[in-house]
Amino acid sequence: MSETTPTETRSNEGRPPERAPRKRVNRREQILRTAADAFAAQGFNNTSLADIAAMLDITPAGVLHHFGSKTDLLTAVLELRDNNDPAPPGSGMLDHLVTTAERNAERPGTTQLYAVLSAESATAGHPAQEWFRERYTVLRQEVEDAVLDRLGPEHREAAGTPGPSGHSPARSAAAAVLAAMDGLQVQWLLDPEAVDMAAVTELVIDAVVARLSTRADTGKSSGEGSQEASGNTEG
Amino acid sequence: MSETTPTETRSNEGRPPERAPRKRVNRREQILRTAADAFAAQGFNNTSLADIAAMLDITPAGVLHHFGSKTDLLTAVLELRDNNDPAPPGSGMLDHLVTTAERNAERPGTTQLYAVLSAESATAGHPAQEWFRERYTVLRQEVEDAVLDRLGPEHREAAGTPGPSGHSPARSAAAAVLAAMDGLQVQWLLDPEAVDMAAVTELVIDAVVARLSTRADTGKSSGEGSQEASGNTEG
DNA sequence: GACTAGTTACTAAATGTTCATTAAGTCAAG
DNA sequence: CTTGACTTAATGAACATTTAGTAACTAGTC
Repeated sequence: MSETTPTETRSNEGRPPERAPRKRVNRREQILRTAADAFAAQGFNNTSLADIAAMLDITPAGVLHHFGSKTDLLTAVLELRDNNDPAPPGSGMLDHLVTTAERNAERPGTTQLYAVLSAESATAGHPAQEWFRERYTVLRQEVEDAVLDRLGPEHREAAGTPGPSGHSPARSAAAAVLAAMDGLQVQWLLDPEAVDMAAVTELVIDAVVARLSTRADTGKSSGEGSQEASGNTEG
Repeated sequence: MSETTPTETRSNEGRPPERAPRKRVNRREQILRTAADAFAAQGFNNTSLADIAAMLDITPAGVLHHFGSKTDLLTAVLELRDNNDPAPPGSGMLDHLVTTAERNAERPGTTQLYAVLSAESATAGHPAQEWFRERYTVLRQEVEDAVLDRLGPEHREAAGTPGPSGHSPARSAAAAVLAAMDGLQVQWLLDPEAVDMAAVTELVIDAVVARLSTRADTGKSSGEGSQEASGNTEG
């Protein structure tokens, strides 16, 4: 894991600058991990290069030597994590999601990284905006496929057919599952005792899949009639 | 600087000695609304008092005259919105949630405010952290009650009884619904075409409630045994 | 194995912002 | 004369980024 810094640190003050010994290991990766931790703990906007540099016992300029700018560093962090956790195709992915939630509960850092960054990315001109948009597009597709895969062939067609809302039930289910996972992360970060991410994730998946089995036709049905839903899909 | 220098409107340089006319309306509210918009569009950390002040054609110090600090302004914004949207008690709340999602789709500003701020609040030392923690605690309870209310009396007891995960199915359902709504907001903000917030919210509510009717016993049952969660966490 | 040149990984020291906040004053209205 | 709603100006801090080094290692050449 983190078998770093064999001898030297320059955390010692006062002394004439003592140079860290050259390591063969990719310093880049070390910085990336550190930056990920920092962004996770404080968000992107609220993390300074000085924060990250301090954790590494170097100067901000030292960080920028490896990554041209703070924004570059962010995108590198995101890409690193991306290729880290391959999802199995097919309906196995749904189980994988539960496992992921379980694992997330043991890795507050990574969890926070995505929870915080994804929402932050929805602000104007955020450097990670495009990255997250793309990510969700891909994930929705994958989860949709997984949902369809889990459904029996008899429901598959109906679940894959766009309803009045413009999206297929399977796609809505995919959005729902991903949304729930993200939202749970925020609740859990704020109050870890209050929610069991894995259990609730499983509940949502099971519930939504079951719903598609019984009522695969549902796109957006107004049920109890208590509200006046202006079923307008907006122009 | 002659004594009579009657300086300025804000937006325009120089000329007409035109102080903003004294209005009776609460300037506080005006500032609050503006600040809400700004926080929504850019997040809290990324919004400066100068940004807000500029939108009002005053100086940053002018804003601080009404609110002692930026943090005070944030909490005031949150409290304003809080007392804005009363939820009906009982199972009617579930319909209210769908209606809220519908309304949110027409108010990107408010939606963004909460989506961005709630996630941002999960970072270390954020001023709104306690506020959101409290908010979720209250909302979970309210939605839990609403879910129990919607269930028939025969399922109510089982759904209200804590399972192996430590939380009752109804509470898990509540967390799920709220989480889904939050997560949907992020997806929607990033890509409005991609998700129908109201439709998916309704799907989740219906699915989860139905699930509790058929299997109110489920807390977190290993059940199908389809996944092996052990071992290997490394990719 | 020493000499040199290139590369890597930094540092120190600006630079120019942007920011929240404070202090003290102005001006109009009640 | 007091109060409310501001303003100008200053302060000090935090920041990302640039520039110009410098130390250590690497490789090639004699």
